[in-house]
Parts: sequence; C-alpha cells; structure tokens
Amino acid sequence: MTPADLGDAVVAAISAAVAAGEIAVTPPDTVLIERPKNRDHGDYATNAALQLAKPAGRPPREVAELIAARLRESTAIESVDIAGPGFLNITLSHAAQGELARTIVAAGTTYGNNETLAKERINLEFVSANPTGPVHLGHTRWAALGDSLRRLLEASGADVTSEFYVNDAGVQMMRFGESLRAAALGEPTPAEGYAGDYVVEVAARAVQQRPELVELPADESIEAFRRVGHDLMLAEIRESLVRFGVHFDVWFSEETLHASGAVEHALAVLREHGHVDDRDGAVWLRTTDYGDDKDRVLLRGNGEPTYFAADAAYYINKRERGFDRCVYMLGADHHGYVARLRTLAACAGDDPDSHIEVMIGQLVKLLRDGEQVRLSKRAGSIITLDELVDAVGVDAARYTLARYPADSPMTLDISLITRQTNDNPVFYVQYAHARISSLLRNAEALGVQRGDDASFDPTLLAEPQEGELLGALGEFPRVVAGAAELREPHRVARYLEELAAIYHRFYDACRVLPTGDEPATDLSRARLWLVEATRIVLANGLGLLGVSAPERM
RNA sequence: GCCCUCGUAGCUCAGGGGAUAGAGCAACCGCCUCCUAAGCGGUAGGUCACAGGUUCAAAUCCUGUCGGGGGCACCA
Repeated sequence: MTPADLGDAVVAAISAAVAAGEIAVTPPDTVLIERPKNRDHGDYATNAALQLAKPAGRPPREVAELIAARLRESTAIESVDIAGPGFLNITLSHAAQGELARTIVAAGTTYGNNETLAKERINLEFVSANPTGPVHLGHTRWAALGDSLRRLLEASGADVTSEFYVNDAGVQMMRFGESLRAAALGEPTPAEGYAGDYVVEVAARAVQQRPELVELPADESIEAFRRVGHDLMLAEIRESLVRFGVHFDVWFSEETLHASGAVEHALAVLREHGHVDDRDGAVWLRTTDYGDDKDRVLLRGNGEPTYFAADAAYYINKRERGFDRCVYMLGADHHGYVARLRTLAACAGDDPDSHIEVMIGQLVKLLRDGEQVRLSKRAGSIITLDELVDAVGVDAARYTLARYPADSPMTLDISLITRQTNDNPVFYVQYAHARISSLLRNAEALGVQRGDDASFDPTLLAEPQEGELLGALGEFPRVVAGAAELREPHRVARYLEELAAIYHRFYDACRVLPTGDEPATDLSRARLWLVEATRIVLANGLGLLGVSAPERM
C-alpha cells in the first residue's frame, strides 16, 4: 500500500461517514498523509480530522474517532490511534507494507514517475552563457539544477523543452572579437575586452583555421574573429555541457531573432495589445501599466533594438511555439529582470503568474584557502565547469551543486572539494547502491533467487528496519512530484541520503543471504525483493540528478 | 531610497502550518571469524537573528527591526 492508496482510503472513510450522516461536511479530494518522524506515531499520520473539525462543528477527536472506526475495517491497516489534538496515527499490516516491494520491482525504472504535471508544456531555459568564454562556476550551478529539473519535470509527466539562449548578438560579442584579434596580434587586451588564457587559445585556434584573419582590414578582421570565435566557443560550451551530462533540446540564437524579423513581430504584437509608446525618439514598452518602476525602451533613438527587445521577441516566440509555461533560471545578479519579464508577459496579453516563471538562484561563492575568489570572465579569473569536473568528477560536482536549494547562497571551498571528496554525501548514496549491487551479485553466485511474483511473501518483512525501509521507498514518488512542482531538485538528493542511511541500517540489522551452507529461506527471498526495490529507487533517484549509480566502488 | 534573497548546532546546510527541530563534517566512546567498515550504534553540541501578529498548532505564514549577499541603464 502506497501513501497515495492510504490517502484514498482516508478520503473513502470520510465519505462513508458523511454518507452515513455521522458528520456534515464536504469530503476533501485529498488528505495530507505524513510519515511521522517518531514511529510511536504509527507508519503514517494524517491531520484530516483536525482539518474537518471546524467545518463539521465537532471536536477534532470526535471526528477522528469516526474516521478511525472505518479505517480499522480495512485488512491493510493494522491499527489506528488517535493522538494529541486529533491526529490519526495509522499502522499498516506487514502484508500491505511489504507489497510495496512488489510494486516497485514491477515498475522498475518508471517507479517514481507521476502525472502531477501531465501534459503541461514547459520551456526550461537555463545556463544561456554568452559564447564569449567557457562555462564557468556561476553557470555550472544552473547547469546541474536545470538539467535535474528537466528530468524531474519529465518524470512528473510534463512535456519539457530545455533551451539554451545563445547571446550571440550585441556589444559583448563584438568585444570578444576585438579581444581575439588583439590576442592573435600580440596586442594588449582592449579596454572593455576579455582577458584570460582561453582568449589566447581560442585566438590561436582561430588563426590556425583561418590564417588570413589577421591580414584583413581591422573592421573585417574583428567581425571575422567574432564569427569564428563564436563557433569555437559555442562548440566548447556544448562539449563541456555534454560531458557534464546536461542536455539541451534547443540552442536558440539571439541573432536569429534579429535576422528573422522576430523582433519587429514582437513589437507589432505588443503594439496590438496597446502597451507601446513612441516617445523622445525611442520606442517604449509601457511596463508601468503592470506595476514596473519605469517604462522600458525597446528601440533606441538610433533605431537599434535593446537587449530587452530581443527578450521580448524571444518570449513571444516561445509562447508562439506553444509553451504553456516559460521557465527562466537566472542568477541573482539578474534579479532586477524578474519584474521586467513578468510585466513583459502581461504586456503581451499573458498571465505573469502562469505563463512565465522566473527562478532566481543565489550565486556560488567560491573560497580558496578560506579566501573568496572573485569570478570574472573579463578579468580571466574564472573557475570553469571543465576545471571543476577535472577536479572532482561529474558525479560529485553535479550532486554537490544539486544538493542545495537554488535560493540559498552556496559556498564551495575549492580545497575542500578537491581534497576531501570522500566526505561528499554523493559517495554515501552511491555506496549504498554499490553495496546492493554486490549483494545481488553474491545472491546470483549462490543461486539464491528472488523468485517469481507468486512466491513473494510480504508478511515476512516484519522487522522494524524493514518497515522503515519500505516506508522510505514509498515516499519516492511524492518526493519526485514535490521536487518537480517546487522546482527543487535538492529534495531528491536529501531524500536519497535518508534512504541510503535507512538501507545501511537495514543491512546492519537484517541478514539477507544465507550464511555458510545454509539453504536459502523464504525470508532471504522476501528480502531480495526489498533490496532490489531499494536499488531501483536509488538508481532512479540518482538518475534524476544526473549522477551515476555504480555497481562497484 | 526602493526591490529581491538569506539568517537554524563549532563549520557547511536540510527542514511545503503539525507531535521531542535534523543530517554531514569536526570532537569523544564502542562495533568486522559471515552479504563492500566509503558502513552501523552511542555521547556531546540549539535564544531556529530579534519583536509583534495570524492559528487548535509557527523554524515554517504576515508585519516590522537588525545583519549578510544581490539588484535598481536608450549596458549586455
């Protein structure tokens, strides 16, 4: 019996009590089923009676008693106690609890998937680094979180498109071209240009590809360096992200917005909705109509579109491609943009609360030997994604970055992450999976098999540690759904750590395989179902984080 | 000045209105003749920044104060 099944049972009990005229309320669609921290409070607890007391006009404990009486009729439920102000503390029968192992094994890689976001069309944009340098640590947090979120949303039934917006138009790109040319010619970095070893390397590769670049007149040369540098840099960015296990469905070029007329189209759309003003020689979007501090310029006095105009075009383009919800994952340094994007959606006739969603992530603070390292691409002092992966590996990097909520400031100590990788919780979780894999290998070598469906006796899983483990396994789908809905992949990581701990405790207390020459018992076989179910959940959970589930460590 | 965000154990951090606030690291004490000790058990460690409010119930929601970080361009 899953928590969801139990919730249904409680709702049914309430409905039955209503039908029998025992209480006068509208039965809720769902009730909250919790797993209490303290097992004295049962396997599960619900506050349903507390919630119904007021509408029913009855004392909570009296309502609780009505529900409890009906729940006790179920064979799946061992006991129901009423505690405190009116909590229902429910203990499942071993049979009902153990059945979960069968459910999980049957579902396999799909266990944890749910339909809470079914058919929602979501566009998920993240990283979106300028192709003027490698992916650095600031982007890396979003790469890990964004990709995990993509997996979570898909697991929750959403139709997700992950998208990388390539800021390949505008001044920054031009400065990159200038910087490359300067590097190729051995000249000092221009005033507002990009410095750093990578600029020299990219410049060298550009010249190697196209030796004539340095011969061209300055203007043409800069433009050519810009284009070649763009291609080289973008290829490198893609490669880094692929290596990091991050998948993008769409790489969307800002340049194409300008070239395709999408910007003009967006202007027309916004004009149609009546929020565009021509004033002071510029074209403005009247975002103050929706509470922005001030209106925003779309076209400058010189006719050039602003970055905001491109954003508007991009947003409208996304909506026209059919996305119900456009999710932006931005760094805290862009948070001034949230209000603008939301008012932009409103000006386009959309609902800012449903069609657009902007997530703001705190920046990762980097310490080296206790001192803060400033991340600056232009100054060249950057920690890149590749450097991080070289130092700690993909698994540790992705896990560590996905382990904290995006809105909490995060401090990474380079010396700590590179030196003490064994302290990383990722190994703790992976170790549980490796330990299980090893056990399953041993079972095979001993010729002990889990056996078919019919031979599985869930009532044998009666030890407290087995109950704990089954309870934790039952939480997984809810964890996935919650993490997807709240856009918080870290919940999966925290859950896995808890599950691993519970498994290790089970392993310590409950022998699975027979010792010596003893024959395999039904208990061994029942436990193999439980162990395999645990392996599946660990593997599925790690998969959602883009972290491998090793069979050996 | 205005806006966003964070403040929980010595450190790094979890904690979607529920019961006695948790984990890892660091410290101390134990546990391998048997499935991976990268493990398990135990001890110690707290003014949940502060003050009000809402609620049967607040670390959690609301208001304010203090402190850290970030942001407020016809820049990108």
